[in-house]
Order: sequence, then C-alpha cells, then structure tokens
Amino acid sequence: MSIAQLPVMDVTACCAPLTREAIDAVNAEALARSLKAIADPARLRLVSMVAAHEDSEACVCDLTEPLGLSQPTVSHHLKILVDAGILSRDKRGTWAYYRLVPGALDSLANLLITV
Amino acid sequence: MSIAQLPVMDVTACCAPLTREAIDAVNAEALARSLKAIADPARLRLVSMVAAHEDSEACVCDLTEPLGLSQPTVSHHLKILVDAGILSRDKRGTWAYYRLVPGALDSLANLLITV
DNA sequence: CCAATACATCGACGCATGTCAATCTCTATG
DNA sequence: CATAGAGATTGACATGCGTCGATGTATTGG
Repeated sequence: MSIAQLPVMDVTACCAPLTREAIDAVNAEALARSLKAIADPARLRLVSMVAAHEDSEACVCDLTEPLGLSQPTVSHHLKILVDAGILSRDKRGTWAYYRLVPGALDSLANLLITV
Repeated sequence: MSIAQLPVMDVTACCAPLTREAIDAVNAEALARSLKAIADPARLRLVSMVAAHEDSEACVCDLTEPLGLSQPTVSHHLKILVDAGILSRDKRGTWAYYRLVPGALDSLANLLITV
C-alpha cells in the first residue's frame, strides 16, 4: 500500500491555498498524502539529489551510495515519489532514470503560501 | 515524544531551496520534521480553520466539534503544530487561543519552490 | 544460452504515530 | 473552599511506515 496514490496535480488543481478558506476533509486528506510523500529525510534528499544531478536526472545506482541506504529502500522511496507525481521514471535499458516532474513541487508550495 | 521539536524558523534560516543545491542529511532531517508537522489531514484542517476563524484565532472549543475528533486528540495535534513553530498559543483565562505564526508556512513553501 | 548487472518486489521486523478514555491542572465563579 | 469548565497529559492500542535481506525480473554482454 503506497503512501500517496494521488498525483500532486490532482490535489493542486482542486483547492485554494490552505489559509485562504477552510479546507474540507477530502481535500485535506489528499493534500496530506502529497505532503507525506516529501516529509521524509531520505525522500527530501533524493529529490534534491535528482535535481542537482547532471542533466537533472539520476538512476538508482547514482543515489544508493551517497544516500547511505540499501538499494531496495531507495527504490521504495523513489516509488513513493513517483506515485505522488513528484518524480517521473524513465527506464532506458538496464537503468531507470528519475527526474523532477516540472511544477509538482511548486504546486504543493503554492498551497502552503499565505500571502 | 513530539514529532517536530525544531521550530520552522530554525529550518528555513538554514538552507537554500531543495532543488537549488543538494541538501545535507542534517537539514533534510530538520525540514522533514517541519513538513511532517503539517502532513496530516487533521493538522491541515486545524491550520486552515484557525486562519479562517474570526480574528484569525481560535480556541480548542471552536475546533473540536467541526473537526470531529476528541478534545485530547485536538490538543495533541495543536501541540505538534506549536512545537513546529506553525501555530502560537496564547492562554487567556480558561481558554487557549491559537494563531498562525506569521511567515512560518511561507518559509516552508519557499524551500519547496523550484523556480 | 549463461552470467552479470540494475532494479523491483516480497516478507519481516521494529519504531513512530493517530486516536481515545481516563485523569490531572488550572482558572473562574458561587 | 467547592464546584464546574477548558484544556493538557497519560496510558493503551492499532495501524502506518522505514528499513533490510532475500528473491524475482529484465536487459546486456560474452
């Protein structure tokens, strides 16, 4: 069972910023799922490392050692980020390359902004 | 043991946006704690309800019934938000009034922004 | 076709976390 | 001082989640 099934986009298209008007239970649930996807130190580092990597993409083998976690654990976190719509996966040959989904993080950020 | 001991400000003063440069393990841990504080449907609704409430403040009694959770659970969530530096608590007489900490959510949002 | 490599999936384990009922603390007010 | 009301704290419980080792699945190279 994954933490976040709904892509970020499904959340960010739905509702006004948190503090503009009271969020309802259903949207709160969806937004919480998206936020949970990045509210983890390993996943924050993965997102950051992918973004900072050459050509803005990285394969699992680039990430496992610097992150200091086992390969299955890294794959697990990457899956959560892909399911949440934050990263995309592109398999080329033996390697799986991960990228940031453009706008995904920004959409999330916009829901938190109060001004 | 609370989820987030470090106020948001301690995080947001420390580091560049996630995707600008690779975040280190210590800052990732701190940022994850702050994000975890709001990555929960009940706490998102609490933040939203406090912001939308009259005079931008609300006491526990205002929040318990509309949220549909028990009073201890609501107090528990509010404590996590206060510990994370997202809400402030002001006890006046018998009542405890909660407010948004100005800029706290925006600081978090800025760390997620990629542009 | 076989071996090696990259990655995903599975199963298990332990800790973290959301929830509530019961209780405690503090304040206001008879 | 006694009582009532608001809210915090405690203890218990079930579930969620991060982690790893073992295993499964493709794909490449010999």
